[in-house]
Amino acid sequence: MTSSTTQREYTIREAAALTGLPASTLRYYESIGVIAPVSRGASSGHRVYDEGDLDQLMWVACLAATGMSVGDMRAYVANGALGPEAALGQIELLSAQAQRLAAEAEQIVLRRRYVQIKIDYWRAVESGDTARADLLSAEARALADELRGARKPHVL
Amino acid sequence: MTSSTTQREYTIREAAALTGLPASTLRYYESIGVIAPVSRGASSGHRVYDEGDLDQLMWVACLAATGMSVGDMRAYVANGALGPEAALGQIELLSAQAQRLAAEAEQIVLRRRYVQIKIDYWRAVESGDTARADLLSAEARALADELRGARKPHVL
DNA sequence: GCTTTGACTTCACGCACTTGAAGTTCCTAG
DNA sequence: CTAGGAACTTCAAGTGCGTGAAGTCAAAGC
Repeated sequence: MTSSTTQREYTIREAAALTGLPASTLRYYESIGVIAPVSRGASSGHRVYDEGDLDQLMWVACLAATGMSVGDMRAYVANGALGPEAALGQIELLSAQAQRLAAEAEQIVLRRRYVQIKIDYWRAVESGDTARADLLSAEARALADELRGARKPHVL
Repeated sequence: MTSSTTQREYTIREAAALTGLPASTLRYYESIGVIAPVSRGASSGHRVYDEGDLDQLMWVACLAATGMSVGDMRAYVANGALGPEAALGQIELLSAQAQRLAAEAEQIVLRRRYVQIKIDYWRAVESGDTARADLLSAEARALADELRGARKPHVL
């Protein structure tokens, strides 16, 4: 992902703005080895991020956002640091992440259906339609089972 | 969500199985007031969950799974405990949750596109198609911006 | 009557950050 | 040239959300 055009450099504040992660988290990720050590300004000792660093951070942010542990992220990024000859490994890693995302997407579909049913239920209650309410109640229960069935590790 | 048929009761283990949450978490949620105090067996002091409790837990699990803080969950459930006359409030709460879920779904769509582009990128690298690789690299960068733009609070 | 099983409580720890303190360093402006 | 302030540094401690282990108690089976 590194084309050698316009190799701009960024301060930690800029990197934070660009990745959407707080600066503290950038430092934290570096400190625990989730990202490679960032080079420093010769005189200041301040971190200097290049495009490659930003790219790596963007990727890490994507992994983190799906609930991956920092330990796992470390492993992922370590592999990624091997360079272009690691293309196959990268593809594998990415495919796994794609699957994770697909599972999460499925979960969200179910949860959306669940709250929609709940909304319908309360509307039925409000309008005194107890028959419909009972029906929706049962439906919610059924969906709850499905929800439970397709759980992910993640935040829970 | 409480029809007065078959008012079964459940042990904490059963409740855990039914909601998909570990028993320890059930106790924890109760201890911090996310769910109302569960009634206890007269002799044993063991928690006895009824359908209403399970229902509440299912709902809490759904909220928790989308990254809601326990503090907010507490507020939500407190409102829910008011009974059927709170239908309107419940609908509002649920609508807010629906929106949260919609936002999350959108995020996931973007992230899936992102990893797909990354996969394509590495495939291009593998096959030596640097032109396509550069193109995909740029595409990933653009998508990264979009991802950043549509951030949610959540786990991050 | 003893032992196993399950639940009880409390406390301590773990993860992923986040925040605060105390100390440089860069920049801008008088 | 020097002063002030914003932004950076490190390190330590704190926070939010659970999770796990230790020790106790009560009902049920052999």
